[in-house]
Amino acid sequence: MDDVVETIDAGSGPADRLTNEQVYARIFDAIVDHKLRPGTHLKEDELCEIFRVGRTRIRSILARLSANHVVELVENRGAFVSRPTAEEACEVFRARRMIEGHLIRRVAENPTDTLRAALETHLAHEKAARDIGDQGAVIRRCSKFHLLLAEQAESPIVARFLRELTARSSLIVAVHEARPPDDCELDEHHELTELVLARRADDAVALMERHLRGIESRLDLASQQPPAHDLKAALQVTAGQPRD
Amino acid sequence: MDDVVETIDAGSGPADRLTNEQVYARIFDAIVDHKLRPGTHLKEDELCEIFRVGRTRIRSILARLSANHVVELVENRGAFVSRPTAEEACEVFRARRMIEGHLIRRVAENPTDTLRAALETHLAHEKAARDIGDQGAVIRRCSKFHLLLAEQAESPIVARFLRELTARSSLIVAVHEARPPDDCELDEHHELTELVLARRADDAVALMERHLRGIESRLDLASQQPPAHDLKAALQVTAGQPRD
DNA sequence: GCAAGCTGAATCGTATACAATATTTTCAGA
DNA sequence: TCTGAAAATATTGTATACGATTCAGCTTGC
Repeated sequence: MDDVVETIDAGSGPADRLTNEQVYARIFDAIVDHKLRPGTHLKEDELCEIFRVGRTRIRSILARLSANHVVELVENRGAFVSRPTAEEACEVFRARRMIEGHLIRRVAENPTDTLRAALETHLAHEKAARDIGDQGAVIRRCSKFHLLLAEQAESPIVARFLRELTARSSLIVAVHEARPPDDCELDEHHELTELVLARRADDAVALMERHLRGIESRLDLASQQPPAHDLKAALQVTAGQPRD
Repeated sequence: MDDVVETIDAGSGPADRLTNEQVYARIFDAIVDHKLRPGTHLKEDELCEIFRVGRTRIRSILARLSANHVVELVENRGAFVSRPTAEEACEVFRARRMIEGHLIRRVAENPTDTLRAALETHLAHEKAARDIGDQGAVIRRCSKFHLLLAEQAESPIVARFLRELTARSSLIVAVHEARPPDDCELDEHHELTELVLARRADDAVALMERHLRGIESRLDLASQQPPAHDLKAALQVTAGQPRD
């Protein structure tokens, strides 16, 4: 087996230890950005070397990732990036339609100025990522649009549920995506924004439903794609767009 | 400080070790049943003695409980049974109204025979617990009614979200309840069942909304009640109704 | 009498060592 | 060459030890 541990670098400075939160975020992002493919075995020792932390802390972080369903813990085997099944995929999108339908109605019925500002800033970021061609950033930003609505609805609990669902959606896309999104779909975040700001709640709800079904319809729930194995490369800091 | 560890017994046999799952369930139930009051400090060493397990395992279990928001982890201080604030209480019930409204509509639009059987069995259990006067069992069963709908809707993910929300609701009631439920409210699970089985979806949704608002209206979100300290007593196996 | 600081006990955070389990390799026999 | 068992290796599960932090009670100075 070739050495998987070499691109780590653990941040920037040599001696500055990362917090658990930072390590968690690094792994989480790598998974959501498709740098760590579903099914990848996250070996504890390897992660220890990469982040220069003890196994105790890594285990606690992996447990948290597992609680959020982005990794699966298998007894005596270890942690693996989750490989959502077709049934899970349906469930995730069904839950999203319910939650996001409610959320977008809430914000559309009473759009605030901060909402407008947040959405416009976000759309600019989304466009920037797409122009640059940073695929990881694009994926992250698109999820972020949906999370933004949850945050603006001032529902932290629901926002947390949705954060899990969007992360799982990203895994679902990684495993089952059959074809890339077309230009029409890419524009739907703009349309949603306009409907929300125009207080056209019913239309916004309907478009959100179509938007989510559109993503789902691009999946081929029969096929799956194989995992990759290079932890170190996946967990490097991306030089592209900054995280939000 | 008096000795808090003595009623443990750790199950039945002396030498049979409990699984993590069992320990988790024991603590979770004790919290939801109001045997461990909100704010109670769950000291690791104490739990170790009670369940005869190492601190490593206890810490992992406490982390899971924290992920489900029934305990709060405070750095260098330890784990405490969550003490929901008034804002959290509002959020929890708002989320419940959304989720449970959808769920009850789903089951009411297509009630199955297994649903009918499950609901009727459940109502009998609920009544039995109330007749016996086992307060812990009553609380657990009432939550279970709501979870039943989620399970019957075949939405495991949403069911898990709701499991967290009902557990938190139990804590909210423990902290903020101003007066006990009246007979009318106690009967609403029956009425909900009838509406669902009669396929009167709109009425069922409306009653569910009223039911949840009724629970919320019995709260006094200003006052709070002090925690208790007797871990060992709280974590004993209840001799009453069996768990489901 | 009371606030500030100090000291010791209690408690938590992490690393490390060892045991248990899983995986891979080796090698004999057909 | 293939198959199966057994040894060797790799990986995870848990306990324990030690350092760091917090808390309670006490002392000291005002």
